[in-house]
Amino acid sequence: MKNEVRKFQEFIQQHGLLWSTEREIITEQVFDNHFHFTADDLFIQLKQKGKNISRATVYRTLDLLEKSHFVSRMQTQSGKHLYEHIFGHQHHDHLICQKCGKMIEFHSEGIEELQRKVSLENNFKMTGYCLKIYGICSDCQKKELESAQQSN
Amino acid sequence: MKNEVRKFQEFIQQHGLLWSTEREIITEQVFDNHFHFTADDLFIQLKQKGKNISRATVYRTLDLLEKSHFVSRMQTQSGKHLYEHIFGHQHHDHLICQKCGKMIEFHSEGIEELQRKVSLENNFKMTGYCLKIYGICSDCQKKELESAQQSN
DNA sequence: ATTTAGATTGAGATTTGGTCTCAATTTTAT
DNA sequence: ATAAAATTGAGACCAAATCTCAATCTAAAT
Repeated sequence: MKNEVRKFQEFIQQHGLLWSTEREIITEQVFDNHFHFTADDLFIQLKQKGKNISRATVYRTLDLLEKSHFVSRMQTQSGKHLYEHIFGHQHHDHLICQKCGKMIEFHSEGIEELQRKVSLENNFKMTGYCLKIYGICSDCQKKELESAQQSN
Repeated sequence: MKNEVRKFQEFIQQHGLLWSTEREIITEQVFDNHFHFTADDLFIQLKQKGKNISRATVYRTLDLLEKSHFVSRMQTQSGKHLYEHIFGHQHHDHLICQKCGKMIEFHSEGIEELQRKVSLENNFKMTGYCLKIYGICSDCQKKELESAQQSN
């Protein structure tokens, strides 16, 4: 069993919940995904491996993983949920390209510092945050330029 | 007609679209809401005023208002869309209480500055961003404290 | 090894937020 | 007034996610 999975098992048991084979299989699969995935991606991956675990259980387990901060949940522009595991990763934010949908990860200690400052000023006990910067990635900027030249 | 509504009318007409009474009624109502609202909130408000405008038209008009930057759209943690008009408001971000759902607005020029820096470093043409800080607001912190004392 | 209480699961129905269709209506330019 | 094009409304439709509840599983106590 992966170390991350064992940690989640500990979390589950420490909270008076039960450790089921389904939870183990789902969690293993979550930590095999090294980028963003949807609940349904995971459901299908499991099905392809011959693990017939119901959608409901996948959603329920992802909820638990999110509450216990083993995965983070974010939203696409179209409102769908994306998950990614955060174990071992430092917290990061995203630049999101509005043309191609690409996500570029970044981390800025300065921004985090200012967030803590704002929270303090508002007497607010910060537990987490979500920052997304929208725009056009460098590849798509190039493409725009090329197609503009072509049409001349 | 409110000034904001007239501006939106100009936008519509400058883009070869038609100015309908429905668009006028919906836009007036949008600018009567001085806080976050859902598309359905708006639909019901209109219905209560005896304006029977279809849900589809409300959604369509909100899309136009968002594309033209008269309203901003954000997502709740549960994935629902919230709107607010931004005419005259400076861009702002939110502290969101995970207990009571309250949203506290703030603005930090320092954070915006750092975002521009990150975008530049990544050769990314920034068009917008979304920052939400999650945590517990001061009211709910107080309540937590009180109930902890009671149980002793 | 059994028993048992309570947690978990699965299949499919249901809910929800939002979009689509297309005939009827409205707007604007002529 | 007329015509071309945009807009609307009612309700069908869609996908993501949640709920239901009987059957099953887990873990602790015997």
